[in-house]
Amino acid sequence: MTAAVNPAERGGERLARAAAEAFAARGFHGTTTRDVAAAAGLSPAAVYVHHRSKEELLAALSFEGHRRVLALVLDAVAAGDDPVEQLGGLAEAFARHHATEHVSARVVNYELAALSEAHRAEVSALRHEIEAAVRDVVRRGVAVGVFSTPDPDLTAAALLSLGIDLARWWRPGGRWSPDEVAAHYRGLALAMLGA
Amino acid sequence: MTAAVNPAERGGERLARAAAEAFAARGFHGTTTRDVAAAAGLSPAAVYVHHRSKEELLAALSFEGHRRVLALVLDAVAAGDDPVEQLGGLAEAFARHHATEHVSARVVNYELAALSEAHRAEVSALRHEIEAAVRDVVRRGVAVGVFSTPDPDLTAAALLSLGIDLARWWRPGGRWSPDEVAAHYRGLALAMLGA
DNA sequence: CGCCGGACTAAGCGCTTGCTTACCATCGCT
DNA sequence: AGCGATGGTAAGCAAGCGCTTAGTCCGGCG
Repeated sequence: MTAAVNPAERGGERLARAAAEAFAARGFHGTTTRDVAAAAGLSPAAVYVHHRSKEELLAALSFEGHRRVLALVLDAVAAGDDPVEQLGGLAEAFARHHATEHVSARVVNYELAALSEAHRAEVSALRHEIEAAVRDVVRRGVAVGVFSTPDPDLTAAALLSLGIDLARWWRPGGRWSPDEVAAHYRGLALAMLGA
Repeated sequence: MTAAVNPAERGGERLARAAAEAFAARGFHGTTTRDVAAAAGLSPAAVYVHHRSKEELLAALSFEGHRRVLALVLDAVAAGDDPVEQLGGLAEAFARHHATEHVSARVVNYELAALSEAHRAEVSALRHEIEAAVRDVVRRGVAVGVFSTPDPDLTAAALLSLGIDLARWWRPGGRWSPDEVAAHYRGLALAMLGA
């Protein structure tokens, strides 16, 4: 899959942003190519100047969104050397991301079924990397004795749930800012691990 | 995708089950009325013998699913008199439900945007009751001193996230049975509240 | 200047969609 | 026997869908 990092793509960028917002709000199948084009201020045919199909547009958004999450998770792990520090930072960054980037996060987490088999496989590999990174921090903390949980892998899954589900319910202008959510979720994550 | 029709069920019931499964798997807009009818072993027109529109079929499923969740939450609160007991039971029942009923739960939680304004309002009232019940148990536990959390309402939201997100990722035949998830999530919920 | 290539559009093709219409079969009831 | 209610079907309409075609516009360059 080519990265498609095209420099002078103003129309293309507007299309991508419009598509992400529409897919997040109404879902891939609830969005027409005419919706996307209109929201980007372009004609319906303009979608096909920049993307081979509606599904490839979704795949590009999903791929990019997943890569950003993976990078953020790996960064959090690399930023510390003890599991408490690593997992605290991870939970915080993960939560903040799913709040601030809730539009992208909704496409990433709730439109997987609309991807072609090939694209879904590609994206699944990234998801497994993300899940493995979280699982590894939890397992390492348990092994070292700073975490305590009867089932490390299930707790790791629950930690991911906590962050991901923010994309479903969190809204800007609501009761909690991204920073407030992030700080609180760090505490929750460590409490879940008995740290 | 051929129909595995249970002839003991009447047409209307087969339609409802087929619709729930299709909406859960591919989303409301990704499902055609012909898909639903075929999965129920009926002709396309049969959908309109039992429902006025595709959206009303979704609304019926959503309404019924929400009522079942609300009943389960209220039951858990009524089953105990101290907040630790109540919230433990609630977390356990909530998790078990979102695993065993993950098909219905996915329609309930991820297809709200496809509802008409009127139906969404009706369903929102039920959702607020569910959220309020959880919030109240957490608040009461904090007031009594058996729970400890810097932001009870945000923790209540996180508790809901934990259960709801199960509908997204949990699959039968996976690593964890509904009972295993339920037992573990009781422990996680109480840990999040410092109980 | 001429002309090439990329961004973009007007028009529309062929198919699929939600839903309707007109009709039929079965059953309990008077 | 006759009848209405119930639950179903075959056929198809109008609208909307993803995507294509044929072309315009325009900046950069030899």
